[in-house]
Amino acid sequence: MTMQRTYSKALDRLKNANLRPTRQRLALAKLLLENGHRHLTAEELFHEARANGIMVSLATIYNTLHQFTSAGLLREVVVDMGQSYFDTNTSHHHHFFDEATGKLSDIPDDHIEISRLPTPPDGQQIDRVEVIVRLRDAASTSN
Amino acid sequence: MTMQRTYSKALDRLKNANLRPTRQRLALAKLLLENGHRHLTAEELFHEARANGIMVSLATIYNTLHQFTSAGLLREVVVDMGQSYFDTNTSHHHHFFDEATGKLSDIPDDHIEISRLPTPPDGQQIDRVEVIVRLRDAASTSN
DNA sequence: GTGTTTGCAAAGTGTTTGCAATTTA
DNA sequence: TAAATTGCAAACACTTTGCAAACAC
Repeated sequence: MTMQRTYSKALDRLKNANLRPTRQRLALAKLLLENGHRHLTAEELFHEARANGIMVSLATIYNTLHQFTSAGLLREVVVDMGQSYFDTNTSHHHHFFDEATGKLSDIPDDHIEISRLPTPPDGQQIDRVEVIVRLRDAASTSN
Repeated sequence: MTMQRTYSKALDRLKNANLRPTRQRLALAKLLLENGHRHLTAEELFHEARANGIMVSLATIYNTLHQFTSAGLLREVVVDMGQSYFDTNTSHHHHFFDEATGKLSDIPDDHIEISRLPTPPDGQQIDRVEVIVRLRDAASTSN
């Protein structure tokens, strides 16, 4: 029940990533990495931090998100123009994207299967395959 | 060999889309729709237009790209933060994305196959499935 | 002529950067 | 106390918008 125990998981993750466990990084790591899988924009994380009484600047939010991404603690997902999403689930999986609400959600890995992959062009290899399943209201007709 | 003949294809496309064939739209339609399949950013189209002696403002480039997209003459593709690509190939297909150069290219439709698709969440349907195969240099090791 | 389209310049949005002050080890 | 990190404000890149002038029908 000590502070040490409370922060240990986030702390370990930061240490493993060679990131100094500053107050801001610890708090953000806790929010991001100890609440199940999420898809957050920088702005959303910023507000969530504020709502939890964590004082962090937006600049630090951006820095932290990128550092975490480089360290493999997060994955960046780009699905629409204008903003990045950061996914706390770094394992291999794909996404639903609700065009109406701008919300991303995970597709369970056994619900999608790619049975044939293209040969990459000469001198290149496949780095990652990303599938976005774009959703719309069931009612709306194709137009 | 008349002007009329030269522009007829682009002209028809505009008419079918209910877009007034203005000088700018005709010229851009010619660039975009009569040169095979391309993936262009707004800025690239702007420079290409200038290079071809077509005087168009960047604002008009953006307007036109969006009007063409709404009309189904183009498809917008978002793969990285900060800019949209417009694809002159509107038929069903997926993309390679070269992270190093920022270039998009088509994956022939018979080179990729998705054999299982997820059930969309309640009240929603699948609008479109988009696959991005991200490429990196063959030499570079995973890091 | 009337409604549409264009181009400019200004505004907007999400993100990045420079740098002094603060914090961590 | 030396090196890393933070926060502010300014700078950025791309895109959108307001509106008067130009254009299409």
